[in-house]
Amino acid sequence: MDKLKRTTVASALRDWESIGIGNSINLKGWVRTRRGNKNVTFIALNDGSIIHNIQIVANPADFNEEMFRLITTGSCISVIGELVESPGQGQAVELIAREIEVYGSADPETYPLQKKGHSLEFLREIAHLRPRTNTFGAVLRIRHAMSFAIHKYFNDNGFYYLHTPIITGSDAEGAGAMFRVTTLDPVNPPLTETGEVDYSHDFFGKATNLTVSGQLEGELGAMALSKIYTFGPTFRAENSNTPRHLAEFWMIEPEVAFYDIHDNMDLAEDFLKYLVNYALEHCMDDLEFLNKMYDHELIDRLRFATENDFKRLTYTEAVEILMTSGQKFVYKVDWGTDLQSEHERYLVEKHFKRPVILTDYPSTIKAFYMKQNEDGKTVRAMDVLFPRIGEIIGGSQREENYQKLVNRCREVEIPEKDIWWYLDTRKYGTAPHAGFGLGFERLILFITGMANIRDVIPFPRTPQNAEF
RNA sequence: UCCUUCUUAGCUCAGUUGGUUAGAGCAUCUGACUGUUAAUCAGAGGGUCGCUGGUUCAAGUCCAGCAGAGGGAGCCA
Repeated sequence: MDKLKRTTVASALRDWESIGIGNSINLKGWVRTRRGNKNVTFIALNDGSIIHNIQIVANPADFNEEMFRLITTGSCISVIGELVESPGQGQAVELIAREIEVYGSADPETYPLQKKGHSLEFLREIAHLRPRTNTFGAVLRIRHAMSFAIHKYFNDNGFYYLHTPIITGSDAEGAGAMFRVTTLDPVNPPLTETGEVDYSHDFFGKATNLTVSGQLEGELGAMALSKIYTFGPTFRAENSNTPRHLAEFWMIEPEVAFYDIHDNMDLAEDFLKYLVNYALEHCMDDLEFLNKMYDHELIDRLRFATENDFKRLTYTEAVEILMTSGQKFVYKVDWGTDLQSEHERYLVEKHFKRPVILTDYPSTIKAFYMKQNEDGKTVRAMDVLFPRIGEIIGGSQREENYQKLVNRCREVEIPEKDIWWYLDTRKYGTAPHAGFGLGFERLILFITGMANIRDVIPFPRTPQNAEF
């Protein structure tokens, strides 16, 4: 074939005027559909650079018959031809094929992706091929754009990206069951005198796990660099089977020195609105597809979220609203117990009809490190609740007083020797500070309108499922 | 982990009060058509009804166990 640099489909469709009608280009991609007759064949080609296909027009008589038969749904081809204005409806330009090379055929009898739509459940079973669908192409491009926007937002606002460890030796993070990391022989591990596994012989000389949060280490960074964020994988060994939980997910955790709970809420709201705006500005093709195929209110909902203030109120105020709402709940509303999903949904979807930030929860239902209020009963926690997905952000102002923090550790039986390094930040040059955790996949759920978190990550990890 | 619904062709689903040889649309294959847009039209092939056991003259259909999936709940991001 001629030596021509590859042009992406995105470029051909967007920049065809500067490429020039009548000029030859080389497109490479995967065949979505093929139709036509003896005299003319139309091939819809997609290379993932954009949601749209480009139409390749070929005269079968001009090509080797054996080769031409291999151009079926799913096959991968390289086409050199002339970019022309399309006489047909539905596209501005198309490519008149002069040379075609088949990189890889795809047996139509066994290739699982068809021209017709598939259920999301079926696509989960073929996660190795689903990136080739319009839906997952759109989701994955949006996922990329959101990753980029997160780094851009923090960089533009003076935050430093802190790489907190994936493997941790601390059991004290308090965010649920963890995955053990070990190089010991599972069949015949070294034992202590009392018959327990002796992790002093393990790789790190102690028991280690995959991280459930980078927050504690993030605070160490904030106590030096002032404004930091983490963005990395997080692991929870909880047996959660819901459309909102993964065993392996990505989390963003900003942590800022000298911020109080109000600064923290301002940051969370500004950050989320920035991300939604970024998607509206940079991913409209993909959003329009998702809006059309899955969720007709998606774009309206995204616009609404950027244009309206989040409603801020305390846990105590929320409990009062719920108790006087007249609404029947399966679970009773009661000051001192955590709100159920149905309560949160009522507040967000029925009562306020907008994102809600709840603060000042009872200390008994929140983590040990949250700043204790004067009332002795509540802590400066904040949860950002979104329609359809519930808690998208959980955060707090942190307890910066050494003695109060140590006392709290003792109450909830966290051994000080395990987190001496964390307590040290309160001993030496302590400062008020605050931060939060944003579940990346939950953000992508909101942005894409997808209903199941397994459909917004390329290869989901859930109980009983680590295929691919 | 609990509650609940589901599992029939490659995919999405029908299948009546249990009754002969298991149905459709799409996909695939063959043919027709000189510009299609998830092309259209005609024809063909394609099934161990999730698995195991039970009830019955007879089970896709009823019962039990197991496996997998969906939805809801809990844990949370």
